[in-house]
Amino acid sequence: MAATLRDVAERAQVSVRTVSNVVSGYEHVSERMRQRVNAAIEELDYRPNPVARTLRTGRTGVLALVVPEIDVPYFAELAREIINAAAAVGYRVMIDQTGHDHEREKELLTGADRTMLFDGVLFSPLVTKAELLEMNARTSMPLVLLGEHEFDGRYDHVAIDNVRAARDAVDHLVALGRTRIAAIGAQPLEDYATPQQRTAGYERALEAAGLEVDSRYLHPAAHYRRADGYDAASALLALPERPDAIFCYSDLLAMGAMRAVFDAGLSVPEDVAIIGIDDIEEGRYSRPSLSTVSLDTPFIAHHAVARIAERIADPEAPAIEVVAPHAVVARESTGGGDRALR
Amino acid sequence: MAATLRDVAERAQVSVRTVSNVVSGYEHVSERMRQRVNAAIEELDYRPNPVARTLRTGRTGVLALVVPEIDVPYFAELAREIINAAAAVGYRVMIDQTGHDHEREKELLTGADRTMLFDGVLFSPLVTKAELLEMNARTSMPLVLLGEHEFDGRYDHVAIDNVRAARDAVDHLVALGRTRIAAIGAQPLEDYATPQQRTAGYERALEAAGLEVDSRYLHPAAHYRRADGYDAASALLALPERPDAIFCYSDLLAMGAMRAVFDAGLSVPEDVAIIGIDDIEEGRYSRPSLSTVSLDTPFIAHHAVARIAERIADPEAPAIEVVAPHAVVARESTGGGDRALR
DNA sequence: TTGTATGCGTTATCAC
DNA sequence: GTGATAACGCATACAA
Repeated sequence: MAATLRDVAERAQVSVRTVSNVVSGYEHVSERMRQRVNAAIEELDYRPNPVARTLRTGRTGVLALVVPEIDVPYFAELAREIINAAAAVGYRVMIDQTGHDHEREKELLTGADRTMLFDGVLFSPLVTKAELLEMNARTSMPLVLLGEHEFDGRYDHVAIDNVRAARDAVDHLVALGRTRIAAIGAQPLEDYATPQQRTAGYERALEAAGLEVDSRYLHPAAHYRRADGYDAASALLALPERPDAIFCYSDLLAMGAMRAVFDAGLSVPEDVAIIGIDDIEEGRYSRPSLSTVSLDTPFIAHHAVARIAERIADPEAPAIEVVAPHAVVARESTGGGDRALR
Repeated sequence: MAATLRDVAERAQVSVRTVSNVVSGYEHVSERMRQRVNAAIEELDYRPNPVARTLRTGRTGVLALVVPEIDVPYFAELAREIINAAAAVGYRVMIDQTGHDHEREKELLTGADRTMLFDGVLFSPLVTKAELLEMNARTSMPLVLLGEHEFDGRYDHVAIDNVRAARDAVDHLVALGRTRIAAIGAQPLEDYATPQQRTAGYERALEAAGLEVDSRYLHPAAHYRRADGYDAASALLALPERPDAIFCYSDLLAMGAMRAVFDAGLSVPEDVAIIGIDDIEEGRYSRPSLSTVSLDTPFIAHHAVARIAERIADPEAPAIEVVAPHAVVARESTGGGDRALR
């Protein structure tokens, strides 16, 4: 049986109060007491029970990271960084997958899920704005949004400037001399902020270049996985006027799109230049290597954790928006000189 | 403030005992009581506090999944399936990364980590056998091993037959007529079971084919990431007698190896055939698509969760070994006729 | 500085 | 079948 505070107290001939003080690093403890207590702790191999501590303090030391699917490389890379950043400040991370399920997202946010065993949630949402507002009203769970950027100061969030990132990506294609530039990743529902913003950036770039916005070139994608990119690109290539460049709203879409181009007997970047967003490692080793917009995931993770920690400490503090830097990385898929590993 | 059992009890004019019975689905409760209690629960929007429940019952409903790095695609895909399989039986999953750090692994297993807030751990280890035995002696934490397969009935584990899988992969290369077959992924430390077994399978396949085992063709890899595969393959290609095939101990190594072959001005599979192990989605879309040994990850996840659930229920039950099926999938990287998406 | 006593919200043990 | 109450292990208000 595991030793408790009382066992240690008995063993050290002191009160539980003193043991508790030592364990939690309370300052005003005499050196003799501390020694005696530590000895007893050592002998009994005592470890504080975190559950009891939580029941008492109301804090679990656990954060929830909510993503659609953990095996999407960008989310996996984000999770990696977030777990590390959280560990650095004493938090553990529980990962929840929503699987693109709105109901599941709602459950998680309202606590309808009935297992509120975390102090705060880092949420990479698909959900609509209206729903989110409504949900937050019902619960006081500290919340930081990732990858969304249009909540008018109501929530903490960490994200890149999506409009600008999309615009930069398309500008890059324009600079290559491409004129029939398609996009993959638009979403039908207008409340999805991220795709909306990327579409806006895409359109602005075209307009600035004096290119016409052709709705047939704006192809939706239900999810952002390889298969979606493959199907979308296949459809685009079958158009009477085939595009000579494709901007994909995620690197994973781009990987699928590249494969579709090859399977159509065409080549990248000669026939079709391709650029994505995310800068997942896969794109640095693919053939051709994938041009993309790099996101500085460690920055995002660091600030996400810092935000949630402050939000937990002070629920009333004003919301903060953190804009993460991004940068176009030109690789082979747009004819860039950069080799895979540079 | 959140409502508690007592609040509900007062509201419904019954004892907390009765409310508890209703909440936990106890059978012997009269219909009238149940209705009254449920009404009160509804009105107060009561939700059981999982922390208090845990303190009382000693069960958290949380499993730990310990992997080296969550952004390695195979682990991400495994995590996805395990989270889903665990959710299906009422468990949540906390992910811990060891980052190839032995000390961290030990902490996690001994609970030196001081946060024993899970009921059991699913462990994908790097650690040596001896250490593992020692650690298990100090703690009674239910444990199921993933991907290891040489612990002589002492632990539950779920894994493929590594020797056989490696042998099958190399047999496939042999059947192609390749004679200078290299391998990437051997580990210097002899206690790492998985690489040891894969090397054994590799050597057996060569011997069976009457090919000599050349130690220069057996290339180590510190980790199993793309960069390691890239470096190892580059070294192999610089050999006086360049290999005409490479068996990689993971798909990720293979992705790096393929890129190295291209950067050396050679082609896959014409100059060098390549096969991996894992069957990650990335390999189905790469160019060429990657031949591999497929692992049935959902099977592994399902059985891993089933094992840990039984182990938690009965710590004394005899350990069970589950051997997951595997199958060679021939794709383009070994000249297979299979297209990417088949 | 240290000891004593209470309560966090639940489940389980006893009675009835 | 239901009610009163102790206990899970810890942190802290209050006393000393």
